[in-house]
Amino acid sequence: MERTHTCGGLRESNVGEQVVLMGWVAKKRDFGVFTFIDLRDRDGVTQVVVSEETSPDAHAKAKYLRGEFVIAVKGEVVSRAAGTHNKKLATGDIEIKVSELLILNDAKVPPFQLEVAGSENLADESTRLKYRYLDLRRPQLQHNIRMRAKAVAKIREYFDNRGFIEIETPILLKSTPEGARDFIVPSRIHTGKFFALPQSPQILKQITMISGLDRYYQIARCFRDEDLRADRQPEFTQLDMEMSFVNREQVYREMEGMFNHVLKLIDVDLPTEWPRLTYAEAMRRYGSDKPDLRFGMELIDLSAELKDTDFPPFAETLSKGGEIKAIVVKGKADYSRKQTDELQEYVKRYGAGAMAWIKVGDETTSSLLKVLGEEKITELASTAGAEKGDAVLIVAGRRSVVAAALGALRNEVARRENLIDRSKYECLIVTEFPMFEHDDETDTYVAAHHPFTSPMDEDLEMFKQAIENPADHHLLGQVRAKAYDAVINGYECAGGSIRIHQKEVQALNFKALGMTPETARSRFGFFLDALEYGTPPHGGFAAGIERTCMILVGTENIRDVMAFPKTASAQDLMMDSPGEVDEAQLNELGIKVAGPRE
RNA sequence: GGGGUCGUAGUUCAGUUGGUUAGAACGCCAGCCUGUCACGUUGGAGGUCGCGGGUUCGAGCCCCGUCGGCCCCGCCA
Repeated sequence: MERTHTCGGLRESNVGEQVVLMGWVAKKRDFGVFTFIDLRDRDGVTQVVVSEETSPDAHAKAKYLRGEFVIAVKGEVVSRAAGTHNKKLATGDIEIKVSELLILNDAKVPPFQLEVAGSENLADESTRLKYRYLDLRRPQLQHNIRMRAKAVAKIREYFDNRGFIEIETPILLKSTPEGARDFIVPSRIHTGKFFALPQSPQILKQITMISGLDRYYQIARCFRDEDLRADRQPEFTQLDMEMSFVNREQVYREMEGMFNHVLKLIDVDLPTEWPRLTYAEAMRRYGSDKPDLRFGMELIDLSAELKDTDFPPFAETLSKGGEIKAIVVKGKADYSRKQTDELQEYVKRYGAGAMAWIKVGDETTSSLLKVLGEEKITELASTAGAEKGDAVLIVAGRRSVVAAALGALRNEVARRENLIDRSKYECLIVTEFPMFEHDDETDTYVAAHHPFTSPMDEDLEMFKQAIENPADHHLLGQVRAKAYDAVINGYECAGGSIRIHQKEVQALNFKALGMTPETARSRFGFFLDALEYGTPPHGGFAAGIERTCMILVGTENIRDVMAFPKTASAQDLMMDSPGEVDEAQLNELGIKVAGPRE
């Protein structure tokens, strides 16, 4: 028996055809003398009818069927009787009148129900992860996995058409202490030495430019041994690309082009040229370098208004160069004490000491009423642009804290108050990221993007000055980079930069990062050598495949777009990894486990 | 490393102030049923209340510890 159709495709126009379907028993409805079976495969569900009268053999077998049994049915496509059409099924106008039924395989009772009315009541995720192969049978996950395949195909199509060459780079690389923690792999042949898995193919893709390949791309698996999040897994996939002889705008064009091509999969038309926002402006207006532009609620600076205040927390903040900023929540003057308390708790996670509020109701009330007085409160509300009925939420503190706290609060309030239009797709490119971030713990500057990022031409003099004069070292914090991110709906979907192609600038950069020439050489010597043999100007970007797919299928969880994801504690519950290895394997590698085993 | 939250039948959940035999729905098992599609109907099985300890005459419920899922902070060049 050969399958002739899948379970999603048969329609009224197929009536009269003899067909063979194969799939899983999704549901059985037994009426004694005949039985309905909902037969499911990756394309959909088709109802098949087995009648005792017309096919006694098949009917006898149908008695034994249970959920998830694998069967083949042969029969005629028939139109359903009037009044028995099922509008919920794409195939609901027809059914299969079965003449032959084969049980291809039986199945144990699944540990959880695959189909639950209303997708909200899914079984516990750890159970579903242990039986991932069953969870993956759910139509939603089938759809997500197929959407991911389509997205990757679109990406390949885009870059192939644009003259890019797909190049695979090694998975076994050399560890560099920069950036994220490496996953390391012991070498058997070189006992005591280790490979590292790529955090990204960064240096190698730059070397393909030095090699004259001109336009590179790769669907690259990346590995980072850091803690997980709803949108972060220890291994993930990037679209990685690099091009020679280009400026930033040329790279933006490819980012826009690629995403616009991919988003067509869900009939979304993004603008040919995306809005641009500098990092500084994004932080100022949204408190985030990846603002969600599907709603407004921009941050408003109240510092000037409060410059003469004697309220100690505010006065102290301002005297230390901090800021006092606010967001206005439309129509929420009726926030209860409990709600503002909750929002205050939320904001404290980001280091804010407190959150003040003003409610412009019939009367204007405020947590600051006693300390600032009614007049000042009214003035502040008006400066913030609050109208009657609105709430103003205020945070004071260091610039970075205010941005983090209010940026997160802006998203949280939008989520709570349903301010986000799920049918909208808002994209932008954030430009001119800082070159360096200050590490408060060690009082050093670290690369904000990666150590091969080119500074802005305008800032090159300041960069040199900061390094040559120790007194001007702090200027490093002001140096901007030719680095950029692509942001869709508040997700950082891609990031990249124009790279340094002159060895002098590269040396300067290593120095800024506190690396001696010797250290730099021991870590990146091969790359520094390569830079000296005629490196073209080049740049590129890397896009997160999973984050892009999350947008395509409308989920907030990365596990929904990966076939075999890991838990928040970085385990695979299905294969139970990571696992122990034999003593013999360790001996062969010359490895002894020093710490206590779990 | 830190914080929050959840953990009761195969699954989703309820379980009062600490009180006799821990419930419901779905699923599962057995029967009946000629048009269902959340089929209906009759009957039945199914529990280490995550685990360990403590308080108490008595703990699913209170306390301490621990394990696991999820979310967040730190971390993620």
